[in-house]
Amino acid sequence: MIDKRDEAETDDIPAGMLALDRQLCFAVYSAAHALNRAYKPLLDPYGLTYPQYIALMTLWEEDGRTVKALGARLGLDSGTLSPLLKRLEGAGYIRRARDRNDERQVLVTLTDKGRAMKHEAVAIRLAIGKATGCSLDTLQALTADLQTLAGRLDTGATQDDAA
Amino acid sequence: MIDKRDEAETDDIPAGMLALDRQLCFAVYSAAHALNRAYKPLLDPYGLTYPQYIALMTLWEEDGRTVKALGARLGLDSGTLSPLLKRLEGAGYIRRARDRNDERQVLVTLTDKGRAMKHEAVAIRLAIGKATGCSLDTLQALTADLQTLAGRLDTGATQDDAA
DNA sequence: CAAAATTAGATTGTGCGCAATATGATTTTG
DNA sequence: CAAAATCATATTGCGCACAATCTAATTTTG
Repeated sequence: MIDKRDEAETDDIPAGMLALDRQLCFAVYSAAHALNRAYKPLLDPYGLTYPQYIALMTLWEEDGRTVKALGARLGLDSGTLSPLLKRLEGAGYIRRARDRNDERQVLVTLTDKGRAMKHEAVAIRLAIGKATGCSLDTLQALTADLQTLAGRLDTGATQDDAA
Repeated sequence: MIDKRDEAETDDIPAGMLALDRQLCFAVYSAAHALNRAYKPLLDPYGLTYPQYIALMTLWEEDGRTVKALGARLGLDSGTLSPLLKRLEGAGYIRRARDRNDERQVLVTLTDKGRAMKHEAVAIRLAIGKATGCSLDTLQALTADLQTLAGRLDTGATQDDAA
């Protein structure tokens, strides 16, 4: 699927084949940082970081999840989530409590402040949408492509989608 | 550009409008993590991390850059690059030396080991390309869209590209 | 029911990412 | 040319991300 004409050249690899600009990894890497930077000034007034905001979004989607369920949705493990959730609790957006029926589990629930933040998110989404300078259709198409990519990478898929 | 019918509803925001799956931010966030995880087993044998590998790529593109030039290319500041470059130097991939003509600058140059790694990268690119299960055309189109997005976010552009 | 295996979270250590600050070198200005 | 401003990099502190490890609770097995 990838042209091997140049890539097999180990002594003199043409700049084009390894050029950073054509590399997906760098594009995703840069876009992730750019999004992070774009969100920062919008979230700072609320004392939220970008990952914390994303975690809140999963709770708006469905409240009362366990740490494990949140981690599965976000693709994060407890080493990342535990301290992040403690900070969200410290800031008053969520509460954490052991499940009475299974003390191994910790249930994460939104506070009033956490639910109220959902309404502020509307303005944030509009601001980001404007900053991208892209139409909603364009953004949704890009989002769909990225989801396909992430899904395949995480499941170790090897099938080709070439038209 | 973005449909406001539902978004203006602050008392009862439809799940669809804020749904995580439709959000670009989460898609980019997840794809970045997925790529990181996909590269990890390929880079571990070389003792390289994903950001270190990306930094090496910029040096294959053009060797002998200053820290500032690398930071501009990568979108990283010295707080991130300084320790990363020290680790790359410790691992033997690069050398760092003050510029004799302007002692404020540090020139970063590849070692033989750093240049040799460029050849190993060919196999890594092929493995990642296969893992995505996407054609080269698909990946290049996605890459181009992401570059447009990142560029607009970083320049604070507000123009609309809606067709 | 008791021992073993499994499960859910938390903790620790290393590295990335950024803001704020510090240090030292160069350039600009008076 | 000396003081001030600027510039390049390094350092510090905080938060995210993950692997490895630890603890405690539940479930499984004999």
